[in-house]
Amino acid sequence: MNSNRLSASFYESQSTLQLAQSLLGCELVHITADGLTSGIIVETEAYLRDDPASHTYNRRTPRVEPMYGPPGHAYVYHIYGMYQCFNVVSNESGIGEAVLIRALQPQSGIDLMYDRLHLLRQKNISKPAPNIPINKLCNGPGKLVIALDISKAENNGQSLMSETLYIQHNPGFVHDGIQTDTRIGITKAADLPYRFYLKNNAFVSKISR
DNA sequence: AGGATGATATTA
DNA sequence: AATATCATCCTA
Repeated sequence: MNSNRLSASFYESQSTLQLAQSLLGCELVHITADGLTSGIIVETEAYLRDDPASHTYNRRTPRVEPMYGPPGHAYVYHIYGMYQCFNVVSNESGIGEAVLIRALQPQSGIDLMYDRLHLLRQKNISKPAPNIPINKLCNGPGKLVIALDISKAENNGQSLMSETLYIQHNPGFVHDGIQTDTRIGITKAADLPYRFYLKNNAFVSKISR
């Protein structure tokens, strides 16, 4: 059943920039006590060791230690006080690089994803939760983490070859190819073409041009 | 365009 | 100890 799961060699055998592209079309799966949720990865960004926008640029602090660990593991970090982002650690141990997962096309456990996002919104605002179109369910790194119930507390540093959090090939998923673009939400090295997403895919967080 | 919100890094 | 900086999301 899990013969499609990405193996250690998949994560080890390619550069971060390559991995950021080859993860597109693969399916990220998280199994919790509530059930299984998953989505096709449709948008990624690469963060490299000599990259001013990377958390590892000229530093090796406790927060980013997972990025220096072995590839095929999770790096989850807090951002803007209220959100978290999920990364796939890449390159070999001792080299701090990773791929940020920016958007998913929901696949399994969609009702559960809606429950999680609605729950969070109702806690933050007093108004009734607005209807969320499915293409806006996981169209951003903070949102997909909520939808799949990934957290720094539970998943930071966790192996992606584990039983509950992994990425698998989805041979049935076809797409129109890969678009390269600049990364989103950064000020340093903003011109580097390290963002990748599936062409004509409605689940991408932001399209340009 | 601006606000929510707090962990993390940097500076001192 | 104090300050600056966010790999975001939402409402308007």
